[in-house]
Amino acid sequence: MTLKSLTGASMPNQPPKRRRRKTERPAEIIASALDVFADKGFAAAKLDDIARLAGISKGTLYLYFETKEEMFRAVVSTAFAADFEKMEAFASGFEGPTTQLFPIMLSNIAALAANSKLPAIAKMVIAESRNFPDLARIWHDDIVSRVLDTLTKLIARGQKRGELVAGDARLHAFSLVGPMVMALLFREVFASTASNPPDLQALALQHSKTIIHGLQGSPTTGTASGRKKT
Amino acid sequence: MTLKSLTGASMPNQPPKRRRRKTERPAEIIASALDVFADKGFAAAKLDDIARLAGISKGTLYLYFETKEEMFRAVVSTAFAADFEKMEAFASGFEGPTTQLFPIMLSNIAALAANSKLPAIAKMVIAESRNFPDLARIWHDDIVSRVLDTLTKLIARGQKRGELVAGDARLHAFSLVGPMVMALLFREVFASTASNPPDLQALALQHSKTIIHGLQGSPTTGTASGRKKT
Amino acid sequence: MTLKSLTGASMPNQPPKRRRRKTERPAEIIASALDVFADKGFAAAKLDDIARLAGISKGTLYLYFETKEEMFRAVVSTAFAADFEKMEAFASGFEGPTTQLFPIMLSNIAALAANSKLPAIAKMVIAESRNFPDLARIWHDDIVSRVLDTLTKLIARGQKRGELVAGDARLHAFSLVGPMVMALLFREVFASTASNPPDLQALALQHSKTIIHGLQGSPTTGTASGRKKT
Amino acid sequence: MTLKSLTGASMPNQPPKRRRRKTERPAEIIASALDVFADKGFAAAKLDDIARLAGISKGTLYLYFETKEEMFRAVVSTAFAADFEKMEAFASGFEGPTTQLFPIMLSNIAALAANSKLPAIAKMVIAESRNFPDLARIWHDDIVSRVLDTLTKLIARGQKRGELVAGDARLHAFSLVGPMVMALLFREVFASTASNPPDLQALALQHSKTIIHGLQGSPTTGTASGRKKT
DNA sequence: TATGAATGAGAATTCATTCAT
DNA sequence: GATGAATGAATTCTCATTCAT
Repeated sequence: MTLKSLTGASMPNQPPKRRRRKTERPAEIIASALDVFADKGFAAAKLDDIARLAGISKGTLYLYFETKEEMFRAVVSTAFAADFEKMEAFASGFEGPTTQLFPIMLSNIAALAANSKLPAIAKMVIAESRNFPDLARIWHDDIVSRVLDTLTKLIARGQKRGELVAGDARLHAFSLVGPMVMALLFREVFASTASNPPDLQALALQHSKTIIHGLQGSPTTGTASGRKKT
Repeated sequence: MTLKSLTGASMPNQPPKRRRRKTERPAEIIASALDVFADKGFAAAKLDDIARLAGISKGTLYLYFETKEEMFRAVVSTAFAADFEKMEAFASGFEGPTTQLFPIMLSNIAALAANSKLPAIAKMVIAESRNFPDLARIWHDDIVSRVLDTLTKLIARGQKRGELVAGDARLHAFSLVGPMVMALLFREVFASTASNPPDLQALALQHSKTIIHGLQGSPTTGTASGRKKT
Repeated sequence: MTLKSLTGASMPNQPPKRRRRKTERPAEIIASALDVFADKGFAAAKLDDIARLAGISKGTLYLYFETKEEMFRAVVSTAFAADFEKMEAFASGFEGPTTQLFPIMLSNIAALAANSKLPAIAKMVIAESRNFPDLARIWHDDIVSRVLDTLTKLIARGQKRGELVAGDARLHAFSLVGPMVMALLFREVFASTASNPPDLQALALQHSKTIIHGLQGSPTTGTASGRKKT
Repeated sequence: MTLKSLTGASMPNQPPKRRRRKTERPAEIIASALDVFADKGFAAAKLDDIARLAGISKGTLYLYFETKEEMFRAVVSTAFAADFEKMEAFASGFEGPTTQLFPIMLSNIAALAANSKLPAIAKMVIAESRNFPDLARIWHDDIVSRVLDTLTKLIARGQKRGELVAGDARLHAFSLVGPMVMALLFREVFASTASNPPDLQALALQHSKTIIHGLQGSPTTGTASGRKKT
């Protein structure tokens, strides 16, 4: 009521109080919830805040979600699956030299992280993995595992082709994306603390070069497989 | 207070039963708190549980800590500063070829992560960085920044010596530890989800090799500095 | 809404589906409400359930009733007044020996209880008498008092005629219907608990015999009035 | 806070705010809860009211009872089992003529009903039997069934001895207590409505006489068994 | 010091009621 | 008339914190 008078007083043409938006509402709620959850974490997020941000009443939330947990699930599982599916499809279809994909993939991830709430959601999944095991599974299966598997296959293919050195392909995948993941979390966590957050695109470029070099082995020998790995 | 006088004054020779070591209490509480916080996160952790785990009553907690937040602060800031200080000292004193340090540092971190609650605390800091900015700062200054700075200096020294390729030394540091950080979080978050968690020591070894190779530049030219980096 | 226009506009000759008879609605609602109230009690009854059972929307309820309380009132006060009025009229017009009426009355009540929601409503009135004093009054005046008064007059007439022993006629009326009331509530309350609910018709018959005997006094003396009652 | 000042202002020596009464508290809470539940019914009873009546805070309730339901259970199952057990024991041990027991039993019930919350609890059990099936069972097994069984055995014994007429002994038991039950509920439900509530002791006496007479059969034949019952 | 009973502010959830369509 | 999305007051339950013992 105070809210109404406040917004009402300053902008007479405000949208009507009771709009019917059955179709749009869930997405709007999820968007607001994402903001609040990302900012406060699951437990510290108040439904009051989510509702206010969505411009609706607290009760309305319950027309669309059974519980706060369901909202959290919706937020986490809704997001990004599509983006990473695209990335996977692109990588799978790529036929050129394996190492060409490295900077592309890293740059994509960097771009996605910069332009979305990806790091915020990652943070939440990390935080609540114990309390929401099913979300950990979803995030693992839909996002993390998908990226790791894609890269692992890519690297294995490169090894077969003789483009890349031997070694555990999955660990190589960690070598490839790990710095990106760390940087992305660093920026998220220490945003207000660190004076010098790493530049994601610069990291994508430089690390690609480094890792390509590291994984190609000695050019003098002509083949990556010419080296002996444990 | 009555208790103290009783046990102290009137029954001098009995073994101290109630009066546990005042000095050890805080550490015991912190240890219990660490377990509970690590398991549930800050908000979901109940002081009841912490007290029970510490074998004391809830009220007693407040003899040693002002608030739940203080306990959380103590938990986070107490831990690991010493370990990483040691690591830093060791690295600073090291005079041999830079790359020799890489596997040692990574192995150390891997060992520390495996034998301590390091990943659990990292998880908590990630989760609560927004709600506890000062903890983010502490963790940043005492742990993350310290490691990154140490590595950055190390790499810069290697670059000066011509052992390592050019490039932003700090980003190189991300290249070096990022995979370790990612793996460590992966294991923590997907412990019960993933069937194939990465082996930390194996990763330390393999990634060291890769990154050493990647940072040493082209062997054909004979020197790392022979390459031009942006 | 789309449905309405579709069925209304494009298919003119179909039988009216949506547009139910305005006149019958209240009765339909009351019937549904009775079911739900009887099952859950006033507070635990949800308007959602009543609406669903009535095949209408929640909002439509409010076209016919101001509040949930009004619906409850309608349910309770609508029911059974007619039945008991009939019973009263019948008893008042009966001119034969008083005791002949006893089994008839009890059987009627038993039949009514078995074939209607009478016990359920009684239960609700009992439950909500404090919260709905006016309903208690209505139920008292329309049902309970009416039955008791009828029986009391009947018994008093029998006493005057010398057919029945002396005594407080109203208490005799309790003696007459009490077992029926108790049995009816027993069945309602312990339906799912008791393995042996009393048979209402059997009780009507047996109790009639017993009470007739008890109220006729000693047959040897020839008259009931031959005995002295306090 | 207002409460404190109110009570504090008028009576300076009021009991200290935070008293420790671990042993007494449950009984105190149950007593208060009984009052509130009896007055409002389960759903309309507010924990606030119960707490206030018990002179404690809302939170304290939860130190002793898990949920509102548990409190309700405690209230219902705590009460009266002892009283009826005594009654049962007395009846079982009685060796004199069966009919002598009738007025005693009824008077006892009347006295119990008049001096306790028995009718109020009965009302609640009736009201919530659907929502709390286990309470219905407890009340049935501990109270209702116990009384009915006792009376049924008593009557059956009387029939064997030739003191009482034949017939279904259990239905006879309904004949015996039914009027008492009805009167007790009548008083409870129509307390503020009816101008002439039945006098319980008078009913106990008069109905005893009537039913003794009714169950002894025709004095002319000399024996109860001289009559034929269906 | 230590206890644990007591507190009470706070949050999620429910649901009768309203109202734009 | 009919709908059902939206509302928000009301209520249960939680738990960090306090304090008498």
